[in-house]
Amino acid sequence: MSLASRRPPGSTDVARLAGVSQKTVSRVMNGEPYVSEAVRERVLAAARELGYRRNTAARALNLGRFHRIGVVSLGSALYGPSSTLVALERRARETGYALSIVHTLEGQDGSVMAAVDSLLAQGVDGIILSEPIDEGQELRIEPEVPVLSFGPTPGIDGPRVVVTGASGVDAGRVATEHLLALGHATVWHVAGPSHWWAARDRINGWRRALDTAGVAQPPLIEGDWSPASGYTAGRMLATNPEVTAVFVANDEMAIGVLRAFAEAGLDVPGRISVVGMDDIPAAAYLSPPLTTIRQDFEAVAAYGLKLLVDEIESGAAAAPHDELPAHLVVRESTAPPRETS
Amino acid sequence: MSLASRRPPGSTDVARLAGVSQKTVSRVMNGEPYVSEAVRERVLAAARELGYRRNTAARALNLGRFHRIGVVSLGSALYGPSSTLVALERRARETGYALSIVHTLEGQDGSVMAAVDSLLAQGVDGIILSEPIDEGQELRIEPEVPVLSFGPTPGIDGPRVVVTGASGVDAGRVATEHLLALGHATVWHVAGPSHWWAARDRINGWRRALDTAGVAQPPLIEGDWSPASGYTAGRMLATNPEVTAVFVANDEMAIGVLRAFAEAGLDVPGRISVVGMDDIPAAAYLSPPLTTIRQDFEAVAAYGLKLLVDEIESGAAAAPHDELPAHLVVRESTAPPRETS
DNA sequence: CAGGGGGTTGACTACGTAGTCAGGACTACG
DNA sequence: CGTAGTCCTGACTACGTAGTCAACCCCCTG
Repeated sequence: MSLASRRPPGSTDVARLAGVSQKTVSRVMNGEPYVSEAVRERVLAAARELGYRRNTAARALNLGRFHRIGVVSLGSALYGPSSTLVALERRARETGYALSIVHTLEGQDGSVMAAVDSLLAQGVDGIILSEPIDEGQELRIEPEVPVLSFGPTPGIDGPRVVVTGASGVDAGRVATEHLLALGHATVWHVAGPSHWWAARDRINGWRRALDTAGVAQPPLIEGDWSPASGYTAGRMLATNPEVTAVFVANDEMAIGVLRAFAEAGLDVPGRISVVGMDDIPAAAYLSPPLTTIRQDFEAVAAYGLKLLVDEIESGAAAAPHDELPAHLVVRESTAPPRETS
Repeated sequence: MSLASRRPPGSTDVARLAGVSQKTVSRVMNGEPYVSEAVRERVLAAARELGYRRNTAARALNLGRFHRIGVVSLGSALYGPSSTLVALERRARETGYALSIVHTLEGQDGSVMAAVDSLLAQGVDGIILSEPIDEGQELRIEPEVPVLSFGPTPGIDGPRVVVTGASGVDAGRVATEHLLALGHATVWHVAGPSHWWAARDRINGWRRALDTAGVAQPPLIEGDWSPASGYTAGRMLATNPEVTAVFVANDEMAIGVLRAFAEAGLDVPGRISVVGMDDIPAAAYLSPPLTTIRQDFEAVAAYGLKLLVDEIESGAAAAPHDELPAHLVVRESTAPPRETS
């Protein structure tokens, strides 16, 4: 009974069993009107008996739509990208779309392009660049489907591009303002890789807040999102007695920074204040618990996905992007500067 | 020129332009033999000119294969699951398969079942349960495709199930033995949720090592993989002066445990040794840097994916599973117990 | 009773690809 | 020169679904 039929049942099989036409089965499965209740139930019973499922391939072929969205995500397991992916998938499923995922090989030129191409080859109705980076000339796509990018992402400004700049500027500003408000003379910044738009956004927010306060801009320190790079940055900062406040572009790097400060014997927040970003689950359990910026991944995903799906389904130009708010979570890693004696 | 053709070009269009039959285009695109070099190049040129891509839907319909694997992953952004996903995707793409992802809603009964169903509805040739959990009676699937589960996962023992128990037993054993070898009287364990097979594996490894050493088994403490649950467990352990060594089932919980010990004024490793698991990037930058167990996600993914693809493509029963080795990374969170005075 | 209109159903077909099979060109060999 | 064997090519068709269009039933209205 197990290895009976090679092929899975089709609507024709269901139709035969229910004594109706294949088209009627199609109507029932799609919830179309103009099917009598009796027939509907007979068809559903037959479908259940045979274990029938609509064949997506045939459906896609006929409709010219895959009901599938491709996501280009990052080839490493950072908290932000992972959370975004989870949120995107939840929303996509609710909206009736399946999610295909491909990862970029960080640092490998043209890997975003390769990833997009892989998605187009699979067949998707839209593409999301979850962690857009600027690969420069490498990225020049003429996508035949709408593309949603969480960042400006030049090079894809084809006819049907959706862009939203949701993650970063506001966060950088809020973090910096928090530290300035505590009385720090200025705020240093350990940034993400500069070809990442998320990193650039945060840098911009940081700069904007410093400018607004009329405060000097310390040199930028660039990491690669990893705790190791945060540690390196922290070692450097630890040698400079003028540093009293640091905004780190993600919590993972902040862990490295905290470690470097601990090794250098610099008390946080007594001697230096640190603000992270992302509010990873571990942030509250670091030593000291980390003040950080929390992003609402669910909201960003929901907003972005809605734009993309609208564009897919209506072909309408997407609405302009909102700046989604960042939320400051104050813990114990920030404090006013020590009195200058 | 941008909004010209509604439909993307098909092999027929390429054929017309190249002056050959549609079938010949198909042959060229599939790299079949028996096509003259001249024709091949003419076809490829035409395809390039039109921006032709094979239509996956039509292909899948014809072949009865989707060339797609579905992955059921965890609805939260933990390091282990994320790393597994990345590794799986890389291997899948190399093997010519696309990856669909769905997330479970942790703690919601039947969500694995729902996830699997969602994948079957999308159309996949195989399914991977990346983080198998035991939902008890909830999970009873008669999958029409091979299923690969990184754990025993009863309830799907349909005809074509592939199982590998790659992650955990060995790790639990190695961690425990390391602590015993340092001279600790026994080792406590902060486990993952007991319905997770990964958690059970680690528990088994821990128990086995204790039994082998002929050492008493302390009561099991169960967390939920989160730093918060680790913190709770740590607070409890901190009250017991007999505790000198703890094996924590993942690094995230270990962060919470370390925090609890720090708050309680218990020196690690002076007073208590802690071993984590996963070797998250932050592990080396905690205070103190965490001794942990590293799993080779790439190897596990490659091995599992190979089994699954073999099964998909040949229908052959899969080979028995290996126990993939766990690698101990010794840092500063473990030391011999303090001399009992 | 004729005509009309809505509810319900089915026959036919397109969608783009690759498998099957037949046939033409050309070479090698007896 | 005939025949067999390669190499190359194309016509035809199936795959499972849903759109189009026509037809039928039944009840209501004039």
